[in-house]
Amino acid sequence: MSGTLNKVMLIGHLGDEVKMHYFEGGGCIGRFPIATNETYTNKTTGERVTNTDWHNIVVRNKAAEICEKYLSKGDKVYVEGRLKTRQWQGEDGNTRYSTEVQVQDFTFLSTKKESQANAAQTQKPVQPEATGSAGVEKASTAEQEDDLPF
Amino acid sequence: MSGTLNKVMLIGHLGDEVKMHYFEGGGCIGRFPIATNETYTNKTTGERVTNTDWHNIVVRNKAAEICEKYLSKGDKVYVEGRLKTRQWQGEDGNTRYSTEVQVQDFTFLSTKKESQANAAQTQKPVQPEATGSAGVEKASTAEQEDDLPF
Amino acid sequence: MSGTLNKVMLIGHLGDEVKMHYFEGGGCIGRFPIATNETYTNKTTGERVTNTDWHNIVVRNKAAEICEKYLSKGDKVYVEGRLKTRQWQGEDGNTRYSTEVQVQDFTFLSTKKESQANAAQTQKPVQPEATGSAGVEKASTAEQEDDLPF
Amino acid sequence: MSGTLNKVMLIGHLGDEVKMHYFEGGGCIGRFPIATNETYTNKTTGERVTNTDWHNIVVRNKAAEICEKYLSKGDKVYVEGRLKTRQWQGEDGNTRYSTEVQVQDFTFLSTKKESQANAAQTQKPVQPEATGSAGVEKASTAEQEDDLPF
DNA sequence: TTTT
DNA sequence: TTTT
Repeated sequence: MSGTLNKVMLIGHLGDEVKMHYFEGGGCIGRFPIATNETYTNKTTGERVTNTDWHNIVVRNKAAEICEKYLSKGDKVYVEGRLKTRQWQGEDGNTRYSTEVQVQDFTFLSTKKESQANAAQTQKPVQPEATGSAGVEKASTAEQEDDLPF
Repeated sequence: MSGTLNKVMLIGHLGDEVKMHYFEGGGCIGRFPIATNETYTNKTTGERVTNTDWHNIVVRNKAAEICEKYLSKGDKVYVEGRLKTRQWQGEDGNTRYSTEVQVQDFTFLSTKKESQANAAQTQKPVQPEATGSAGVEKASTAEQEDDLPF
Repeated sequence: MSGTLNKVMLIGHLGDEVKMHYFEGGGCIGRFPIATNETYTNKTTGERVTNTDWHNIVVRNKAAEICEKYLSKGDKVYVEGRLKTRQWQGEDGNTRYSTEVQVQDFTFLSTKKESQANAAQTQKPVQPEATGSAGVEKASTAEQEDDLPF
Repeated sequence: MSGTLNKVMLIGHLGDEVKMHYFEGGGCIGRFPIATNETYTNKTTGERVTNTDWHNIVVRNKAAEICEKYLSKGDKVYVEGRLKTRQWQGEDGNTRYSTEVQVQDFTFLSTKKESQANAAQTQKPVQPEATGSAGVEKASTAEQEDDLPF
């Protein structure tokens, strides 16, 4: 089987603390939500719109314990893993689905404390403008790829 | 907002045909399910286990039309996009969730016809052993996947 | 230290056979080149241009042996790994650099034999038009994200 | 052509300022180096080893100008793009190669100023231990990385 | 040096 | 509901 790929990569902020569950055999899992944002300009109204997407993150065993120890609500983290949709029978007899990201790798990027320390010291809001740039690039790259001499 | 990343990358087979929906404004979307497989060895029983994960793929506009034209049930495709969980009110008043992959990029990898042509001509089953190889590198993770009750 | 990410993901064709090197301690590595293509339309001339990029792939130990056994020149493969630039002293005293992709995961996608079997049977050239689509999508997605009712 | 994928994703720190080059036609590119780290435990000696990998990043046009405006030496950034190896004739007549990451997307993660503000306020060194965690999941690979002579 |  |  296989010849397939199932990969998710997220950078986002924790929407809540890591919730741990311990199993009898000694294993454990940690769960926490991560928020990612997408921002775009509504073409009709010209206004800037931001959507937040929430992702259910699941970590196991040692990795879970490390996450619980070092991650808190508001922290920014990189998470890499596999998409998995669990299903179960609802009380009304219908099938319910819940999609999770089962973590295979992660890296802590910055704590909420850091961000606040910075916000208190900095005057310019770097992020808002900065990340709008990515979309800009996507368009311009394709168009000009052939006429730049390097 | 932002400073975030929301990326999904899948290689898998279509479980069904591309279903198109056309909107009044001229836009359209196509939807299709993709299956990815993970294989591991149950540490206790020693048996080889395969799980299939299903993903809801959503493509828009021109890309949707190209997918409809060239992709069929059984074909293998690479898909890259964004994770998005829609929610709505169920008839019982509870919130329901559905997670989709909104496609930003894709590449056709092979048609079912190709695979069958090959299967008819080849004697050795290349994939089964071959893709076990990837697991070699990530053995530790895979081995523990079966004894956690969730 | 860390809090960093170094990831490369390639789908391409082998430009040559896997070359193995065995070490005294029992370890081994395999090396092979992979070609990826990018296609775009020259805005000024309107002509379709294709560039090929070559990547030096390095695999270790068991994974290397599996690659040697199952991969041949012309086969298509998915490769995931880490970017690494080695440097050494050239004969003229200058520093030379060589960048490699050190494989962490991979999946065989199709053999050259398959492609040929297919080419012999099929009449329509699926890929050329199909993959041009990806770029199309990148533009259209951003522009219309707000006015589609779903 | 195509049916291929060429993708690089990096999170790292700028090793220098963004260097801009302007072209006659009005286009421009920015270049800067990014450092990523990998850490593993030498299995024989038991000591913790850290390697730094340097990557040549290339950004174009508007994106380049935004990078120049907001990124400084030491800042942490996420960069996504394409691997490209340029080649040229060396003075000795030999072919030289230089591999770059041509940016398609990016996100600013944190400024050096932030990190320092945080370092001044925090007592516990979160990152060093925290990112060791990721290795937990991929231990088998990392452990063997040091005893292969290449 | 690959592939379509 | 796919594929090997």
